[in-house]
Amino acid sequence: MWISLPSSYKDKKVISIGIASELTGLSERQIRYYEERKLIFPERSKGGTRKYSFGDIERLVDIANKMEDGMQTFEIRREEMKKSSVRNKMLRGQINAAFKMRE
Amino acid sequence: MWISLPSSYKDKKVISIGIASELTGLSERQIRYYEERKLIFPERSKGGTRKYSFGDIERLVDIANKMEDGMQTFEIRREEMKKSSVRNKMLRGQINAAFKMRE
DNA sequence: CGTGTAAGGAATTCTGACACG
DNA sequence: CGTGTAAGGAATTCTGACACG
Repeated sequence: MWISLPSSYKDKKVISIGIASELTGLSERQIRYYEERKLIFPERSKGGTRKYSFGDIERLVDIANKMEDGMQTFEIRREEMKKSSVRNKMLRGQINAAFKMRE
Repeated sequence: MWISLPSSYKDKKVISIGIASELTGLSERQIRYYEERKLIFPERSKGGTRKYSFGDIERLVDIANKMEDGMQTFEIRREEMKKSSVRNKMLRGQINAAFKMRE
């Protein structure tokens, strides 16, 4: 199975926290807290304001659902780390495969 | 030929003017002026701040190119109106076709 | 633990105007 | 015509803290 790296609009960090709040239904307080708990990683402007991508918005909605299900932040983080771990392994596999093809 | 109505990320108005300025390389002054000249149509937050979509960003870049080519704002607007006129005709055509199919 | 809130300050954006050309 | 800028004000966002539970 092949894994691709996403790009373009979905991953451009251009959304302020106020808009993110409207889009997700979460309070700004909640969104900042999830960042504190390492569940979300916005970029910052020079002035320090947070900037989110549509991908981040999707992740926030996902987080909101899991919180509703009674999951705690550390559990959600653990789950995400597992996923990215698997993803990294697959990417390494692809890179190795690419190198082999060059031989 | 079939025309489709776009949707999702590309058309959600979520980008503030500061980010729009960074993304396009245009000054905020320029972006506001093009709105005054009816070339771009951002939404507004309750408080009155402008919100642009990625589609708007593309349009701004397009406008910037045409301005560089020496085109004037009213010419660009005229050009856009022609395009949307053609598009509307085609959409009406589709709607008519759909109605005929139901008969 | 997760979230609300008041507090004070800083960054961002807004409008109308004057300037230049 | 198209754009820069200084001006004053309003909207937005930031952080650290206290509160509740």
